[in-house]
Amino acid sequence: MASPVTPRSQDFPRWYQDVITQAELADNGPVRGTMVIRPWGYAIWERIQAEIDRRIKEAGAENAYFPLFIPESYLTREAEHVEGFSPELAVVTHGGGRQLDEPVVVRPTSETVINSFIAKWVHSYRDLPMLVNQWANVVRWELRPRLFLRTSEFLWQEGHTAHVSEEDARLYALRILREVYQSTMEDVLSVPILLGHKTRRERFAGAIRTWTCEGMMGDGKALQMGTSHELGQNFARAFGIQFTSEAGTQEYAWQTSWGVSTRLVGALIMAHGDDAGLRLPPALAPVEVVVVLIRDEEATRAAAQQLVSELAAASRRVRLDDRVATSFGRRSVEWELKGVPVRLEVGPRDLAEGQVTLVRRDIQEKRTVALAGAVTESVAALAAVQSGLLAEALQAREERTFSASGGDEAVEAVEAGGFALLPWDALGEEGETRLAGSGLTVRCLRRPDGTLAEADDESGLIAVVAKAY
RNA sequence: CGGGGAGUGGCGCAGCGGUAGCGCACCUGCUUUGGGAGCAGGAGGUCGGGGGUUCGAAUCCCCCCUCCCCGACCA
Repeated sequence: MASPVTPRSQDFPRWYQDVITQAELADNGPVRGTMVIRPWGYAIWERIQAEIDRRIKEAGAENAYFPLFIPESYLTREAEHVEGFSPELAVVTHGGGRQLDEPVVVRPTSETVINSFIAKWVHSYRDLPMLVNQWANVVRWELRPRLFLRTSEFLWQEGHTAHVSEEDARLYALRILREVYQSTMEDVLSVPILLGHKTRRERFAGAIRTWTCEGMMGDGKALQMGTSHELGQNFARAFGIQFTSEAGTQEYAWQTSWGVSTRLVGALIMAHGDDAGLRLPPALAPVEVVVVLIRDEEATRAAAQQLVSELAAASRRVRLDDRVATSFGRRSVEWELKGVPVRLEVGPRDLAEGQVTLVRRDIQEKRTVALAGAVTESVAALAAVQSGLLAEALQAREERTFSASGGDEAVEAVEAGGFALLPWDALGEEGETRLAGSGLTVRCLRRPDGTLAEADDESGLIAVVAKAY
């Protein structure tokens, strides 16, 4: 039987599509660029969401909900913001069977509406910081959609905050970057990321600075997995977010906004997937352990059910696969495609020896373990998969990261996929433009030691250059 | 939005003027079950949509739509 997915090394985009189909993650929607997220894919998203949401709340922000429709006039209030988003707006011109007096825009992001309300709610420095987050769908009309990576409609979280000082705003943007985003991506998704700030060219429309989390995918391309922006006072001025300071003066607030989307599911697929399909870190797996009943006999069924209840009692997400009408081989392949981290196979042959077979999805290691110790072994294997995936991704990134002295060298180094590190001082914005001609972008700027720069014009910064999704 | 390719049962494809077929999946039965099971039977298609040419169109012509690949914009 041929493999259900195209080998990853043969055709990465095709492989990506195959995994999404075979693992039943998503389908294309009926309108170009739209996506149907299937139950298995949505369950993964729900787990990502839960992890992000918990951290956002720990960082002090509260959830709220703002409308999908935005008056077109709001968008135009901040010059760079409109300019940045105009090409991808979906605009509603008719409603209730009549042409609307003012067209409404389907939100591409909610800075404008949310800030118009923050302006209403903030009066005094005592009202600050104001920390608001919303979980929502947004629409950015896409000409070249890819499931999870670029769709015209996607799901995300967008945080919007207002602070008394530039420093407070900056610290909060960085706190979200590290304590919410980096933490979730590395500890939960098991995807190592590079933190840095974007160049002017790659900055969010309307921001004074954009911080980013950049991950490397299995083909060596970069994926922007999350961003946190310092908005300065741009939106505060546009929407009149003013407050009375401690000294009694009227001041404009300093703001941030930050978001991650269903793109993270795409990151997960591309960072960890292999020729057998998806590989899920246990923290996100809708099913952590699947107990496969090989043959339905009294003893095997009793043992399998016992394992299921013990794993459930140990708070593991577990499922019994007793579809014995379907061949064992098929069922194994299905769970591998779906990325379930640990599989316990219960059959009469092992059971006669008081054993079951434990399979780790990440390294496809198969070994027999004592029935009595199977739960403990499974829990240990889950921990090993969680950290193993991160270590593997980190090693892959290191193997594909090269130092370069100039643009040409970078192009050469990154041709087959990977990150090139080169001095930003030497490259500069003209160099960045030239790289764009070769399909390369500066993913982020960072200090040689990997820490985050204080200022854009700090000397000695390193540009991370790569092809990107 | 430019350049290239393709739309035929759920999926992958063949057929390229004479009235639609194959593989996989699906349904039923029996035999199977330790890595995508076997046999037998069965169901499923206004051939992307519209218009034209023709005695006759999946097949030829025109228009539209969608999808995939490559380039400019993006979470």
